[in-house]
Amino acid sequence: MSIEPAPLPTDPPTATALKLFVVLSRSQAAIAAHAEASVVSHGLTITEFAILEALYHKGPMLLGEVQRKILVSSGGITFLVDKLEKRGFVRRALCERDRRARYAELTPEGHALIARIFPVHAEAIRRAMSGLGLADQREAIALLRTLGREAEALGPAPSSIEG
Amino acid sequence: MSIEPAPLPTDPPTATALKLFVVLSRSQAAIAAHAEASVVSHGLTITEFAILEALYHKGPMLLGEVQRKILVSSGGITFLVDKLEKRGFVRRALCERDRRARYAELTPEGHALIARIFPVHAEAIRRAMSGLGLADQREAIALLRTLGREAEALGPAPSSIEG
DNA sequence: GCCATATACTTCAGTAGTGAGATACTTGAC
DNA sequence: GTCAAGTATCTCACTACTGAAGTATATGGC
Repeated sequence: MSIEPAPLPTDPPTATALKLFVVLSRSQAAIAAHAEASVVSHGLTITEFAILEALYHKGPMLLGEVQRKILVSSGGITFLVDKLEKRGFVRRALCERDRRARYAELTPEGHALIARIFPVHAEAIRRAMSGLGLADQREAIALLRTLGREAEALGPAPSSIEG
Repeated sequence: MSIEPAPLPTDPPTATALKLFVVLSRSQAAIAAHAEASVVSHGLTITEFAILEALYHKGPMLLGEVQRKILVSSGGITFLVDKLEKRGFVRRALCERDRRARYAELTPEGHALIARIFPVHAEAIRRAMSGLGLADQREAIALLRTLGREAEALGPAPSSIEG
């Protein structure tokens, strides 16, 4: 006597949200795979690349600022900047206003590296997105911006533990 | 003498694709954070949950089928099914047609667990997506479906190594 | 000034994977 | 039947983190 597969929810709000979750996750994974391929071939992980890219486009940043921008843990940002520092792409600098804090900034070697590979990366992203025309991409940006902003603003789901 | 921050690309196809990449990644991360919170409180990782959910809605599946569905490596699916098997939520079963292959299927305990937590998870997703109305969600599904399908179909980017 | 609390970063043990190679079996050509 | 090539799973060394606790400094109330 085997257990029957359960049907998926059919009420429209839940069914639609679940479908959106699936296509959002899969499309993000598919695009990220292209982005990653364009970067690992240069000996960087996608997260290391994200740090170099942030410093390249914003200039020196406090470690905490970088951490929030690339969405890693506090331990993660120390670990990642250590790795990039050992390879000579990034260095730490003191912050005069707050002696707890440290800036991360590109070395000339790091700047040269990211200046060389960023255009390749940008082209890989453009190509990965080419399934959608420019107008559709703008439409998607508007929808996802709203979706993301509201999801980030939403507190944790009301739990059954708290009455 | 410091290095100036570099400007972002401004040609519309590249600039738009990069923006879309950012909002796609951030919105996916924001939604996934809600999905994950609804699942870790039950002692499962999101990937373990995905396996139980797949078996719950599709019935027994070959390990390779589950692997492709949840997008993990070959080593990953063995590791994950091992963990779920040790906790008594899943068991392996022989495949009569192909003696290399193994089915994964829910135990009664696993079925009871996923039947209990899936509705909570579905509700968390519905809530996380509530920044968008139903019509906008459908629009987003259509756009992301196209985007993901085309990105998956795209081969690796032409490398500078191959002429 | 002194203290409690908050913040910025680091350390470190642990976790959830990846990916290459190994094993076992299947399939089709001959 | 036999073999080569292909496929399904497993093993294992390795990696990229996470998150909690620790250290150093900052900030505001008194």
